[in-house]
Amino acid sequence: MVRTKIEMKKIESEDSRQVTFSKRRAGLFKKASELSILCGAEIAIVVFSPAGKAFSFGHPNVDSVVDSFLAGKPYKGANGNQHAVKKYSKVLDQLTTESKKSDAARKLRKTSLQNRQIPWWEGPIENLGFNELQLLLSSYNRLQQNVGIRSKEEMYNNYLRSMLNGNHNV
Amino acid sequence: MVRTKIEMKKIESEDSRQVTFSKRRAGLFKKASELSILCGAEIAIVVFSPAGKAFSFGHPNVDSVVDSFLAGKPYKGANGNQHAVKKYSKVLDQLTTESKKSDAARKLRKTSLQNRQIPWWEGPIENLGFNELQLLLSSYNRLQQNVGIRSKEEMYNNYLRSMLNGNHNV
DNA sequence: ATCACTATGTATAATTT
DNA sequence: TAAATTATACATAGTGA
Repeated sequence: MVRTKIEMKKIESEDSRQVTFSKRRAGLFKKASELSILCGAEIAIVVFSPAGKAFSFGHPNVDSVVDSFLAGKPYKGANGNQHAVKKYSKVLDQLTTESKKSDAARKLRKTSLQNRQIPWWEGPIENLGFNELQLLLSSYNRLQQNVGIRSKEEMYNNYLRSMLNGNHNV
Repeated sequence: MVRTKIEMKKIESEDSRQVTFSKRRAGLFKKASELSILCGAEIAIVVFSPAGKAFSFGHPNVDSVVDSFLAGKPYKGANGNQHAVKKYSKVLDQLTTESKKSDAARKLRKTSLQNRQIPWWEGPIENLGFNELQLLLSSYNRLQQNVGIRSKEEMYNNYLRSMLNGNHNV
């Protein structure tokens, strides 16, 4: 039983690779747990096994990190959630009552493309076109479907609360 | 220089906590790197320091995991990206040409709430109401603003490509 | 897929530079 | 404030049940 130093390259044997993955994943999550406890840090980890199976870790759970973003505290940008929702509501109205792609918005995006200075998702949400909104939502759904199981539960609970309180602006 | 076994509770001294955080974060990321190399695993980590500063790790980078979702391979659900976009386009048309909250969709959601069997985000996107779309998009934006810098660059590149190819369905 | 074992490699707490 | 040191605690490779 002589433990040898292993080389840092992909393990060839599929069985060994799977065993090592299980062990080291557990170790990694333990380290993450300790880090969060000792330092009061929020942490979220998503790992895909060689077989493509997803594992996640979070302290106290994965969605606590996501919720920090959703609540906009303490890591939010200049605009809070309410503001973002209002802005989206506004642009959605514009896009759909006028046309699916307003000329103004398209012109702004074209300028952005030419200069390659300001990516469209960095600018005001009012400038977003229909395709961009589609891209954002579809990619968000993809993330939620595959990763944020507990995050979705949290969203559900928040949604339930808002419904029960009669607050439909979330 | 006698290393003592430390107790697993939050470090009181703010300075020590910050030092420990930096060291252990580095160690955690190294472990994650080894896991990904040895086992060929995709991994993404997001950590918030006690001071609220965000750190991220990914192999080969954070967005590689996100991109797996965006591309729908190999972890996608039954519906690909094209399909999701079409579905969203459809529901958006309905919502805005009829009303911001269709009675049919509201009734479906109410049933879901009563039974508490199928959360609204698990069901068909056609059933989503205006508030749900707002919630989804605002939370996605929050995530992108704070975490996915490289992911956004990838989105930008993909968007550029689709524009150059004249493909506006992304 | 675990679980246990244990020799050895590795991370890191306390301290110094 | 950050790097280097080093003794010890901890993780884990190989193996077997």
